[in-house]
Amino acid sequence: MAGDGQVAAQTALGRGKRPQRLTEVAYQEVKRRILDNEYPPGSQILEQDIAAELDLSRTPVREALVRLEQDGLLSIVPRHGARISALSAADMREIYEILIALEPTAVELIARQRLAAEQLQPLVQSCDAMERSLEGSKPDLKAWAAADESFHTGVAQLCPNRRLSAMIMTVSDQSHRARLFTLTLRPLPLRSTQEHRAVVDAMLAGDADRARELYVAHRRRGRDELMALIERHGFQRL
Amino acid sequence: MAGDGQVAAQTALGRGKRPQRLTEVAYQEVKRRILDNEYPPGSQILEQDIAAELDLSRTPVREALVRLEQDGLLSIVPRHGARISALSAADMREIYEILIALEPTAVELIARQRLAAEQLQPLVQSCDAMERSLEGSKPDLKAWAAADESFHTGVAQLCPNRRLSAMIMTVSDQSHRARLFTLTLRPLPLRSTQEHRAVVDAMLAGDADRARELYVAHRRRGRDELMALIERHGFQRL
DNA sequence: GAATGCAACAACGTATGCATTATTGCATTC
DNA sequence: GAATGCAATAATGCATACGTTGTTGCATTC
Repeated sequence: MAGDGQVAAQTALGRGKRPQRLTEVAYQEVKRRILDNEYPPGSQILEQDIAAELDLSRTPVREALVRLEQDGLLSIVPRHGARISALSAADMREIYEILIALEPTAVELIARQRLAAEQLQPLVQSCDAMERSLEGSKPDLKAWAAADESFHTGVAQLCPNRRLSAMIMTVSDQSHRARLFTLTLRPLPLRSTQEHRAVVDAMLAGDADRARELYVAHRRRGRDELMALIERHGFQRL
Repeated sequence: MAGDGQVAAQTALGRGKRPQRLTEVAYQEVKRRILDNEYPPGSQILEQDIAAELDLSRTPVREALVRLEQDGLLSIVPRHGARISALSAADMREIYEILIALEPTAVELIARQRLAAEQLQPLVQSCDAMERSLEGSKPDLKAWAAADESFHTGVAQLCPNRRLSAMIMTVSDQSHRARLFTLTLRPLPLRSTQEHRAVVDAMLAGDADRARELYVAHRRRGRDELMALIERHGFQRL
């Protein structure tokens, strides 16, 4: 083995996970590359290449690929390497259906806990950030997307059901790229911002049922908007 | 390496999967052992032992363990081997919450398809089997459990959202052992049987909303019954 | 000129070897 | 007698070697 693999290890460190095991380093790094679109959908990646780039052997890379396959981010074709998942419109619909089932449950569970306002701060701050990003003459879509993502991550993290949190994060990751692609195509997400705020208000008021309903409606609308965009622009794979 | 590994390969074959890769053999077999309680909850399993028993090397066993960890059936503790997951009452509650979110969505999707009656036959037959198992003087709980499981498997299989199907199956497997344990402790599942039938009737009638509601109610009642049993009997880990 | 077959190559699936690390047991000391 | 430290053992995490399989390209034949 030549070199030291520092670059890869540091990159993984940067994402806040403990990179004790090289398997973990490979997992975090390959996952990042997929989500950041460095490995475009439909492309094939060879475990040998990844191993060489990250300066480690094929073994931890293989393990990482197995995990990523179960995350739905790629599929391992037995003698043909790993193919990065390319999502069709139908795939996006499937993913949204699942999120519509899972996330409102998480929101309901959080609301039922009747947390103190300060504990809901992460969500409030995300809403604030969304609103700020759209103020002024030049809306900052990138900032809005970051705030939106932090909101949904916050929901998963506050959710007391850890299994549910993990599933939500996994499914969200699958739709990550599609959200990025459509971000600039959709109308200004003013309504979406309002809807997030309304959900938080219901949570603050401890109205779990209302929070759930609002969130279901929010996700349904988001899905319809996204599906319309995908069909209008004729995206086949993203 | 001695022997030929025929036993393990045949066992995996028997469960209807293609055992092309040894990784797949190891995965199916270890999973079976966990679900059949041959590896009791909380126990530790050593990859070397499994490799020796299945007559293959540690490599495919490792991959299988990684997959099983993501399935939630065990957890790999870095230098301590794999520990079979032991579910607490809180874990069972988490799992039921997720199933209550996912399965009713599947039922709704199936009902919306307005399938011909013959395509819903698997579910009808499961209901028939449940009813038959409770007729007569000596109810056959084992047969009932098998029919119940086939019903829920049928729901997952008929569901047009493949991702959703897979998630339901994975989560169901996690609660498999707990269901077995409590089977003989719960009252005769007459009501549960009726509820299944009602769901199928709603699906046959194409009433998706009603099917969903009935199913949510069914699962909620099942959860409450199970949780009460667990608490009454003071199960700590299952 | 096109198609088929063979050969070389490349990638994967699996096995095994090596070094690190954690645990356990025994001995020694307080 | 108990506690601590060291050593031996065992199991993991990772690297690498090997055999199998699928692919690609060239040559030969129809």
